[in-house]
Amino acid sequence: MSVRSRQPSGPEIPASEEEVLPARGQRKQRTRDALIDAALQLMNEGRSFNSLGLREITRVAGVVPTSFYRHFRDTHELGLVLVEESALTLRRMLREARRAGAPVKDMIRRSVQVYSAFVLANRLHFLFIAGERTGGSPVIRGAIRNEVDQFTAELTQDLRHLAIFPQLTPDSLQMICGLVVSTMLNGATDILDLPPDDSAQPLEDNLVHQLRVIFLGAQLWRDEIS
Amino acid sequence: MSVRSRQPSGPEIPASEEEVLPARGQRKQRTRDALIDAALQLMNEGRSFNSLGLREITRVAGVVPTSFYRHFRDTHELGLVLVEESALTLRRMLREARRAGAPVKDMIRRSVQVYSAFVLANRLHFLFIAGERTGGSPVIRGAIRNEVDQFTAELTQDLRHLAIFPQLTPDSLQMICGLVVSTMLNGATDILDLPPDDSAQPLEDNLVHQLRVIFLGAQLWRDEIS
DNA sequence: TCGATGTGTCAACAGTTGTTCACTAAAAAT
DNA sequence: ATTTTTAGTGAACAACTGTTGACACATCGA
Repeated sequence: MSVRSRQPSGPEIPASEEEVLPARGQRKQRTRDALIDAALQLMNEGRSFNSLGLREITRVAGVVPTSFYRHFRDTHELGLVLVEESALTLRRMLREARRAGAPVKDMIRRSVQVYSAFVLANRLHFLFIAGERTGGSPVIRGAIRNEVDQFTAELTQDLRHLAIFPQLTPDSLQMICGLVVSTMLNGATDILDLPPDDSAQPLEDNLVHQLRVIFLGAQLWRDEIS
Repeated sequence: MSVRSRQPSGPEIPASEEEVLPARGQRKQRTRDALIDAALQLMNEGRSFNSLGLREITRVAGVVPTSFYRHFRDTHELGLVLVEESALTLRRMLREARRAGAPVKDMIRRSVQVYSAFVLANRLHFLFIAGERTGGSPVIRGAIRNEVDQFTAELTQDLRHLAIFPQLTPDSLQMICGLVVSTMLNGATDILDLPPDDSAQPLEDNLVHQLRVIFLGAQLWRDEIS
């Protein structure tokens, strides 16, 4: 279904493609990708990761069930790989946002637009994160929580360097970023649930307003005794 | 496991117990409750609703698999009943909050304390709502979204009558209540994930701070042209 | 060129799944 | 008192599940 350019786990990072891998490594990587894609695709059809079966995944991947074990110990391990990979997408988003710089004017609206587009462009990963962040297997949920927390910390650092809220202590800024992140992930769920030919505009507007409220409050925030 | 006082679906509401039901109706209600409890209990052990099997549920309920069909067409229908029942818990919470009145002094902190206690006291229902609100079956997710939206609307009405934010239009108030509700449901996930003998205090503090930020922002909010 | 490595295949296993049908026995209706 | 209704049982079904072991055969290092 989707042609994916996956970064190799090996030490040498190829410039553009994975051609540097030995022929057998390519083949292995390819079916490994097929398995991962199959899981994501099944989730895209409304299933939760927990309910996916090993055979089901291999069937969609076009591989025999036993092949699965050449790549993962069990579906659980696949899930953790999926967490890792989705986390990379999150970081990629942050990196691109950083590169785009911070237009203070109408910054929230622009960010939400970029975010919305990014969510739709990386539908499967956000579907996985937003869907398995609550419910599902506790250990996968925990892994996602770790990644999201790390993402929040990075976002906090960025905002800190931008010095938008100079009066906030690091802890307060982190707490506010946590609120921002959870609000945006919530928004992702809504965006992904939209019927395919619906406009995301109303949801974006709502998200913009909510973030504006948060940022308004952040500007007024003073750390109190309790 | 848990003795549940379920409200009968019949027209005549008994004062205290369900003794008014015919003997057979009582028995039926009892195993129906056992099935519902079994599903909740399984979820309490870290499973997502989607992954529960019919036989699994009946096994925990102590009933033969075929008995399931006397009460629900399939597990899906059980899920919808679970949504309904959990929604009742949400409304019950709102009702009790209304009854307690609104102490403007330290109102947020008190509300969060009551909320946290309520979440822990109704663990299974909140586990279901917070867990299946994202991911899982689309139709169940949709049903939950409806109930949460309705809950948000009721909360909006309450805040409106309290006139805490007199300058806000109904739409803006609703949008802010949506932010509040999603933040609190997020908090529920965190609280429910706590190891059983951990204090919820840090999470409560964080939730209090986040809500304070939101309310600070809400006080400053002015509806703009765009 | 030859042996080693390892990805993918095939066949088979024991166990579980959802669903059906006919049946029992107790409560309700007559 | 007799008939009807019905919640729960038990056996059986085809289909599916995760996992195993042995095998084919392309790629690799020598």
